[in-house]
Amino acid sequence: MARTAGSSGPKTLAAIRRAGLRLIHAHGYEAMSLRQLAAEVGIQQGSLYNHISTKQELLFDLISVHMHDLLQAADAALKEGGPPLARLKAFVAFHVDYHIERKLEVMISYSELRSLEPENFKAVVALRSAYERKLIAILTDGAADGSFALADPRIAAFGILSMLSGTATWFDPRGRLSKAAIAKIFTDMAVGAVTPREGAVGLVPPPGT
Amino acid sequence: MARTAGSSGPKTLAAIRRAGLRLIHAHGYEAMSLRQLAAEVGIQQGSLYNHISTKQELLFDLISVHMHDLLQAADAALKEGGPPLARLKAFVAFHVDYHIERKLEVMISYSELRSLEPENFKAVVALRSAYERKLIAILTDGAADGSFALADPRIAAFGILSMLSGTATWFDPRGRLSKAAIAKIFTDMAVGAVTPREGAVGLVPPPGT
Amino acid sequence: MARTAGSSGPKTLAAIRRAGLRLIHAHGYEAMSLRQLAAEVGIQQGSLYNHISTKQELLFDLISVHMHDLLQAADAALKEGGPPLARLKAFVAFHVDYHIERKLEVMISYSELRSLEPENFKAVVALRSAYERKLIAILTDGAADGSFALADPRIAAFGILSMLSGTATWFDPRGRLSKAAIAKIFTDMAVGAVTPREGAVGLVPPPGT
Amino acid sequence: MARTAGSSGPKTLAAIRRAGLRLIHAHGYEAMSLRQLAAEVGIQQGSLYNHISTKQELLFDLISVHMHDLLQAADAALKEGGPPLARLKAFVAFHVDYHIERKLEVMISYSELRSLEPENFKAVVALRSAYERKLIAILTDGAADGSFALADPRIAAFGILSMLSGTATWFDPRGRLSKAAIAKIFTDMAVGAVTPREGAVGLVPPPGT
DNA sequence: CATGAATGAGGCTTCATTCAT
DNA sequence: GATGAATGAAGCCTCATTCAT
Repeated sequence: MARTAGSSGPKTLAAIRRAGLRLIHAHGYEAMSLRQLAAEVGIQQGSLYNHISTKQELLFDLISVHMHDLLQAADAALKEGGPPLARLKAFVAFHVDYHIERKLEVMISYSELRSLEPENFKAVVALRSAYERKLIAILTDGAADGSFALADPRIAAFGILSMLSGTATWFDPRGRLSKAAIAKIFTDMAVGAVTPREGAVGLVPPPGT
Repeated sequence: MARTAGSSGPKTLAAIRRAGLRLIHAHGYEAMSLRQLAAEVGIQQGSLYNHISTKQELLFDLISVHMHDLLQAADAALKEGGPPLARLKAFVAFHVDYHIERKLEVMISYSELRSLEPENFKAVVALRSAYERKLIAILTDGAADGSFALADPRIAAFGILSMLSGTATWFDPRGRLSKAAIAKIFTDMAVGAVTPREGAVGLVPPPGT
Repeated sequence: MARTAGSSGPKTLAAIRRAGLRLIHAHGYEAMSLRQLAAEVGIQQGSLYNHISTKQELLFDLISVHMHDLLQAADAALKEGGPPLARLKAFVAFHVDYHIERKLEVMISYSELRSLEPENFKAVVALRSAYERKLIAILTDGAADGSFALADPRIAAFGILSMLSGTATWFDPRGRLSKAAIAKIFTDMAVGAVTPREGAVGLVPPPGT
Repeated sequence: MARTAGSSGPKTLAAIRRAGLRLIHAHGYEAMSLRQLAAEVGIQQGSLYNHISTKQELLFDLISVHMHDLLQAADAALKEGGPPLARLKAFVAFHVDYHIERKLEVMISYSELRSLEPENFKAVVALRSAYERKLIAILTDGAADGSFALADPRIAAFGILSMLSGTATWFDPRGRLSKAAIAKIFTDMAVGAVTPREGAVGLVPPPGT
């Protein structure tokens, strides 16, 4: 993908990626035609192939670049050690922020997974799992030290990730609530969801309650 | 493939819907060809049109029948009155159960919304909103009577729905955890996410602050 | 085609012929589908085949019945002998009248000739030629006895027939001019077109040259 | 078939138009398939769409180009002023010549009008009317100055046009009569059809009757 | 007689991709 | 690097016709 030849080259590639992102998000990978894409970029259909090698490769590129960015940004934003509760809060804040800022990449990475060819699919799922493991680790640590009350850290992680990721779908920057407000709400909800409640031994109410 | 020999009339339509559901889930609406569909049903491509009028109409039918079923099942499962906490638990149990039982319908109803033509899209979104309002109402009632501590019932509802709906994606009936176990976990998480914690200032300032 | 079995049979066949006439005129033979035809008649597509054997056969039936009617009506309306001028006038009057009265049959008989299969085509063209010969005979007789001045009776006949037949295309029963008025106009024009003019050297050398 | 090897761009379009003309004339617009058309041109079916946008558009293009050509050629061939009789003769000569030379375009322009979509239909009919008005004007002028005896210039024009246009149907360049001979015959017939005859009371009652 | 469902061919059009210029 | 034209496969859908019920 990375062609660094002529002058307008890189600019054109960037335009293709930008337009591709928009169109895949708007219509879906299968429904986006390279005709549309070329038109949006302002070049002829055949010229696309001076910058990309395949429609599938463009999709994979968009998604995997995003996944790498996500992992890298997470690494930068989240310290490894520290108390699980603080790490959970940081994770939620980071995740919500990223999912709102990179809405398009995030959405196509969820919805177009099935359009990836097997090999590409596997690669992306591996990256996604690596990301999920970050939250699983936090929850596991918290369960171990009693910060959290969890029946199953993996399932809890899936639940929280699903909850948070929904923002990419419905968040409206011109809406009633700011990104920070959403992050606050979800931080509280996530914490509440995994925190042991007073008088309760774990998530299962003690007999006789 | 799965030749349903001798099938005729309503049986053929049922077979088409079943195969369509499977294929749309597996490959996506755009990526599913009517060739595949006909082959899976065991008829000629053109014969499909004795039962459906359009590929789009098949999608809309599958989704909207599901949405109506969902609303109806929810109405049957959930009593209107009663304490918000109990209603929330019932809702979660219902939602998780339905989303696991009707996995395919549920998944295409989320992922293929964008493939619906505008009019169909609007109709489905309206049904979905009606369903969402059920949870929003529970949360709003609970916020009003102090059962829940919520900054925003709508956002909380979206968060919980996202969390629960994820099950359709990853639940594996042959997996480690039973449907009931998942329901239990998510009930606790959902309740924890919206329940005021002792000593906490709550998400909304307590009355009189 | 002639099925004379059950009770509603003949009525249904008549309805099919009527609807077929209308639809072929409106959309053309190729563009008319048997779906449309069945719908217009109010039966199912398959039921058509209880009355007709083939789409092509319906077309041929409509056209050839019309051609036979035309020839028969012409025979009835036109006496064999008599002065050519009077016979020409009678022919024009008859032709215009018939072409206005049986507009639809007339039009599809011209425009759908090319949709007839070779054998059917030949049969219809033979009937058409028989009709044309009637006018050619009148003109030839008139040329022989000096009533008409013609370079070529055949070409003159084609010209006159074309002129007259146009009425089927543009005549509007609710229009400014009545059928009789049109017939009068065309009679005069046709007569003028073939009558020797005084002082003129005529199209054919005058007798005795 | 008629492989125009190495043809590209404008040449291919020209080949498509030529083949389309031939095939539409031979089988009718509806009956001509783009498979046939592509085969005749010597390209793949899909390649047609590098040159035309739609089957309908090809038809409209063929017809409307012809209509514009017709109008332009008429303007070039016919002087505006002068005695009506001379103008009528010039018109007939021009019309017959054009209809024989451009037989195919002329024929599809008559027979495929009904295959045009409403908008295209209207546009073509407007052009046709403009052409018809040229003859109507000649006849009207001649009726005014007494050169012609006409009950109705419009109807007379329709009659004459129909008569002349028939040539496109039956004229055979290898036949007995030359194009010039046909033109001569029809000129005389047309003139005879509209010229007042001596001793005749004319088509319009003389003043004072 | 009528029906409804099936067939198999074929309709127009769009697709991603290639390649000589 | 870009273009325009080509490819060949495949897209959804409609067609006339058949036939068991």
